[in-house]
Amino acid sequence: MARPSRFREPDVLTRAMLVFWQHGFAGTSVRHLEQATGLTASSLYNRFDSKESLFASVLDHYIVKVVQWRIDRYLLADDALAGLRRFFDSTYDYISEQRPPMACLLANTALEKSATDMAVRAQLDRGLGLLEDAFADCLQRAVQAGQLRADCDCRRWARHLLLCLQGVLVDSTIHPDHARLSQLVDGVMAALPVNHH
Amino acid sequence: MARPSRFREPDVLTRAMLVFWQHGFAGTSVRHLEQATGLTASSLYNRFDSKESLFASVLDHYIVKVVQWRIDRYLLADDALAGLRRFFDSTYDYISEQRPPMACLLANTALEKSATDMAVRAQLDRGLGLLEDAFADCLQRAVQAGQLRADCDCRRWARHLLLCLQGVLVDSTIHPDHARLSQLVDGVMAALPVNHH
DNA sequence: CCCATTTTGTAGCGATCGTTACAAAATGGA
DNA sequence: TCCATTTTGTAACGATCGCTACAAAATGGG
Repeated sequence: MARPSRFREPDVLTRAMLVFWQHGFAGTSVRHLEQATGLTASSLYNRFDSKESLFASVLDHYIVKVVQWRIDRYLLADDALAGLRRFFDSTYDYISEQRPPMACLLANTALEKSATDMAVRAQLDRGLGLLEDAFADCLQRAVQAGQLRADCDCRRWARHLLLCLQGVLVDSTIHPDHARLSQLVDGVMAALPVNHH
Repeated sequence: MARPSRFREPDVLTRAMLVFWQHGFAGTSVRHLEQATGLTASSLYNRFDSKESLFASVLDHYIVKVVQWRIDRYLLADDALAGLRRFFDSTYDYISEQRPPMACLLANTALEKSATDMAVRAQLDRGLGLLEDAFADCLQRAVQAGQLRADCDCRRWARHLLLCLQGVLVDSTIHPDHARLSQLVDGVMAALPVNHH
């Protein structure tokens, strides 16, 4: 066998993730990644091949540890509409409680890299696809529970919610104002085709 | 008097704007700005003090030449709702006809820099404030024309439209698909409180 | 106990980063 | 025409960029 590694890969990815999340791909240096992970450049390049491919691994890590985690935490609640509302509320809380506030690695990367990097775009498409599907499932459960009208087009509304979520991510970095964001989420939720018996 | 400058400042700002727009602040080098503007670093640093302050000038330039131009072009049309619709449609067209597609310098900068740079955030706030006000005025004219219900809260709906616009900007970089975006804009427009006589 | 294998730390590679010093070039006023 | 003033082109500054060569360190199998 070989010399054992001093670090567990998920921990390295989590720490690198926070750096890329805060500073972006171009704004993150390998020196900065060394400091954040505690690994030397040698070890980083030994396990990952380049800054680019480390970033790709970090994107996958983010999709599992943040996106999927938040889906499981909020969008699978018994009360589907209440879970959806809490998902949006927690998005702002999640952003604003960080110093400095950090929006979403997928949205950041979309505007920084997805126009030119097709591999990155495919990863973002996959991550946001998970969200769109989770929104659609959540809305479908709300329909079955009688919260939404039976003729609700869940797929289209899921895409609309994804659109609004991405809007919230941009807006919350410019206007870190809970009251404003809460009012915006009110508007998003009120637009859904709720069932008036 | 002194030696005359070989270039007009608005032209320099427009060319620098396109570079920052496409590659972001961190992803743009001064060498790249030299090539795009035709000026040497000496001349750039003579007229602007630093890359940072050139970027600030570029942001102001963008607000006038792109944001305000698009407001005047679409949101002041006689048919307010039709103008609003065309504003959203043209947003996608505007993005997708560029190679590579470029979303919006304000949104890009919001996710790259506004969390940590308060001066930049203030500029973004100003630019998006222009848009929010223009949306509100447009909606108000739609109310007066009987297109929207008289009890429409134009300020809140303006903020909602701004939210959706920012969502469109992110989504269009990941899904450069006209049909998908058009359907999303359908949903945004349909949510408005239209007047059913 | 030595070997094959992998990770680690050190040190530094060539390239590029943002920025600047300096002098020649180009103007209008005196 | 000479001067004061500003822009221009050339050249390069120290710092940092992504990345790597190399050998010492640390393991399990033989």
